[in-house]
Amino acid sequence: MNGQIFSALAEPNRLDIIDLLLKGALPVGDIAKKLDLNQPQTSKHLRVLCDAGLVEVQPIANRRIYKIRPEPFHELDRWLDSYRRLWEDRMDRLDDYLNVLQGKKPLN
Amino acid sequence: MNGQIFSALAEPNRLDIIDLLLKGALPVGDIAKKLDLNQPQTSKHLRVLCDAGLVEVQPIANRRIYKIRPEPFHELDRWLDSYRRLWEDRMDRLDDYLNVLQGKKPLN
DNA sequence: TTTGAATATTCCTTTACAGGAATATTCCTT
DNA sequence: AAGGAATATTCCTGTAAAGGAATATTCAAA
Repeated sequence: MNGQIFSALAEPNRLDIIDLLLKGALPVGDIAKKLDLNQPQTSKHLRVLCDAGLVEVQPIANRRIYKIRPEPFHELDRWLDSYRRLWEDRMDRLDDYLNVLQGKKPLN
Repeated sequence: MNGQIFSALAEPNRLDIIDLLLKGALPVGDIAKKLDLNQPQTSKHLRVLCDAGLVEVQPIANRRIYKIRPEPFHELDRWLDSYRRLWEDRMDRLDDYLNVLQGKKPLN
């Protein structure tokens, strides 16, 4: 799992941007307006999201239209998958650890 | 979507801790050993994960066994859900925006 | 009740990063 | 070519957060 994705989404405004772009691609100005952000900070946030691979740009005339890239979300989904399986399989091996404490099993 | 979850997972060592705990609950010492971290930093990271609701503690004698809490992961899953639907439904409304540019549709 | 193991906390320093303001860039329009 | 709109970048400053080292806390065992 690529931690850069989490870093990018950790910033509240960037998470808002992603949630906004989920509804459709938008140019910088619209994003800034809708989220009540200054244009420069919006561009900076979009840069980070771009570097993390979460969004991509499509220049149209003067504007730069930003849209979400699905890949990182699929990666997130796959990561959650491994979590789901382990969870259903009783992933909290607390009982196992209790055995360890009682010397019934070695600690690797 | 709670951004605190992303903040907590944004730190590489903390993501490692989560991935480790996915395989089973562990006390602080074992986590530190397996990830080659100092004990104090490990405790600090676990504190952050705890505050974010990603893990919980169960004290056993001297040790404090940390295990993953499923709720935040379900929340993440639900968040990804809304993303999935929109994506299948052609969420990149680039065409729509092109119409906007041509003055065929007002910009909300 | 002292000792030691396991863990948490505090203090300090350094670094990363977000926001503001100003400026640069790009590209359309005239 | 000049002007203006949309966007990106730079510089600066403040703040949050991570790591190291030292110390405090908790609890079991003798």
